[in-house]
Amino acid sequence: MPSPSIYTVAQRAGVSIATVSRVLRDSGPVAATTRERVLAAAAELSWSPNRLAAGLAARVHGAAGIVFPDLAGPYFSQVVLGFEEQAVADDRSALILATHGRLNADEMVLDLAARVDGLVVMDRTVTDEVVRCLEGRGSPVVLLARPAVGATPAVRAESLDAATRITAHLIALGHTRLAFLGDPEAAPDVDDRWRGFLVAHLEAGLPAPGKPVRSGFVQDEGYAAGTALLDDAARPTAVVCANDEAALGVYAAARDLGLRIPDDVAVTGWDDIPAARAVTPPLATVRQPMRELGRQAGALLSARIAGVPADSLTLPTEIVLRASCGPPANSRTPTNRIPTPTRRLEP
Amino acid sequence: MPSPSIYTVAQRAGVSIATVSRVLRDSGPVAATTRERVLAAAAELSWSPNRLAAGLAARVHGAAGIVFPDLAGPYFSQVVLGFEEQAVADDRSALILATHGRLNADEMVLDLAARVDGLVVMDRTVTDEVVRCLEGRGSPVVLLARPAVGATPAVRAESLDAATRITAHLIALGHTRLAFLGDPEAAPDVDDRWRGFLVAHLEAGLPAPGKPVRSGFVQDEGYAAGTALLDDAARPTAVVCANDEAALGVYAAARDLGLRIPDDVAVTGWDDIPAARAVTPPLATVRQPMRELGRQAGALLSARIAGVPADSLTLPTEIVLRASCGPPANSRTPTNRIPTPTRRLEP
DNA sequence: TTGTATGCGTTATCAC
DNA sequence: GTGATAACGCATACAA
Repeated sequence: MPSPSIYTVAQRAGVSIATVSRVLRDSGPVAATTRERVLAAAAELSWSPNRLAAGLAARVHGAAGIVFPDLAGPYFSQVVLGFEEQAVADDRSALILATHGRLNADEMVLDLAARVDGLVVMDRTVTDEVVRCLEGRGSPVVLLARPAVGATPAVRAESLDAATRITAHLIALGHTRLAFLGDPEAAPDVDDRWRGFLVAHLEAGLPAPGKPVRSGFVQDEGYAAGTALLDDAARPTAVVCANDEAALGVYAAARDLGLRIPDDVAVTGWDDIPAARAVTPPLATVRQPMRELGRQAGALLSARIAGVPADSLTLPTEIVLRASCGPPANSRTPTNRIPTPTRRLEP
Repeated sequence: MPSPSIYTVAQRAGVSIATVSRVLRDSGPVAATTRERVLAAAAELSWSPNRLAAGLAARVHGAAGIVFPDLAGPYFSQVVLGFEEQAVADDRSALILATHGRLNADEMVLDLAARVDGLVVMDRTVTDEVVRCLEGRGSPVVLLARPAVGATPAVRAESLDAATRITAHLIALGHTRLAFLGDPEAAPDVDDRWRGFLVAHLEAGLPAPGKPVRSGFVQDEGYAAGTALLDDAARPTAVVCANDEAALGVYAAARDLGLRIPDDVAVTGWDDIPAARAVTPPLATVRQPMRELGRQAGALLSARIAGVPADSLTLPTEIVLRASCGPPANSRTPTNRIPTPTRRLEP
């Protein structure tokens, strides 16, 4: 029993396929009674138009894709969820592709591009060259958490300044031996955070800090890097982590080494994931609008698909001071409030 | 400049479109030299076959979809990532749809079904009726974290027995006033966990516990429910949470109430997310193979798409005892090891 | 080994 | 209002 087609429905309703198409897409005038007959026939056959055929004829996929590395965890899910949300709002399906650092990522992305009306590309999943290639083939692209490429716009969250400020805060608290935990080469955003870390040292007249302590984004890597970093008499008194999950790894490392946070070592993260508020002491961090990043990227993509040129966008971030960056503050009587309006303190 | 078609390439290579199709899909014999010419022409035009047209002709979408509620957090991302991984391995694109509890979820899922070769449906995103409807329309479905429906198979992680055992462990530790935090009506899995909680009480000869303390899956909800539950002189001495994130909310609630874990209240979670090991004390929980769930569901779906009938599948879970369920164990000298081989202790 | 011709299920442009 | 009919871009029996 082959699935019904527009012909089956037309025949059953006693009209032509053109009429069936009209009522379903309600393009063009149709008599009320005719409409009823068609709708009834379609319902009886439980028919819905074949998207492949419809797309082919209309030259539209009705779908958008997003490409990301391998990020599990809150950042990934929030960004993708935001993207999905926007796609659905724009009446498009959402396709996802995790490159995992697979060698044939370029190929996979190119393939994906052939089945969507446009796509969002995160981080360094593919080279600038591929981005240009995609645009050249007529696939609108929006970059996410990565610098713009030519006329291809980017959506990002501010990183450099926030990193400078949160580092400056630690320095103002008296820290002089600070470490940066994360891999600047892993993602453009991390590179910005690392640079902000450096800028704060410069502005404070402190000697340049050592190289970053390489770590990936997941907790286990943060644990390993944190252990290596802290299991040393000459350990830093403050650790600025590239993201919250790595910071939680440092929490575990500190605990296993018998070190207290923030007394023995201050720690800050990035993202403000829910767990940052659950741990003790609560984790100071920089909040970035993860879901909104995905949503905005999706919106920009929709604009580009519609032929509207779109400009790059940088969303604001927010420093969230909590007890982990010390000095130890009782949650009921916070002492580390900072007056700067863009900063914020939570209990 | 309209994008090139198979005709453009054929013309440029001096062959027919049939030959072009043959080399690209390498179906049928093609002379080596001819192949080269075609490949060259395709490259020069940077052409790739239109998926819509190809799919229409081949009656295949080359895509699979997954439908889930709204779950952010590790569980969601891992399951979806596992699904995506399997889809890619089977040479299919992955479409996602979050229903968010939107009222028109049925409609959205039906629409999604029209653009994939089959789909995975999680939890109670749609009714059994819709599942039957999908199958009726020829869309293979695989259920995830939800009971099978007729011939539609389900992939699940064992919940009932694990819940019974982890509750029994708490009871064996001397607890008699236990609470279950979570909403059994929110998801089939939670219902199983709640029932296991009850079974353990029965088996231990303890009086039936009170109603579950309703809470969603996110930390904030766990915090609210936990606060209401613990801010009471008659509070329970142990809380079995439906998932880790809610449990972390309980951690925060306990801290804000000045209660210590596990001394004042023991806490267990579910999933074994990374943060469970980062918090102090480490969170006892039940590990379920989240990524594998998505992967297996994807694999079963592929089988069904290929016409192979597939049976339901229940993946094993693993109890992970950590200090949060007490008695207080120093991480260096664990005292709560349990000899049962299926159980496991981590430092 | 290669080319021809038909079908895939819609959309959309015309006439009527 | 409605109905032919030509794209849409490709896959594939069938011929050659």
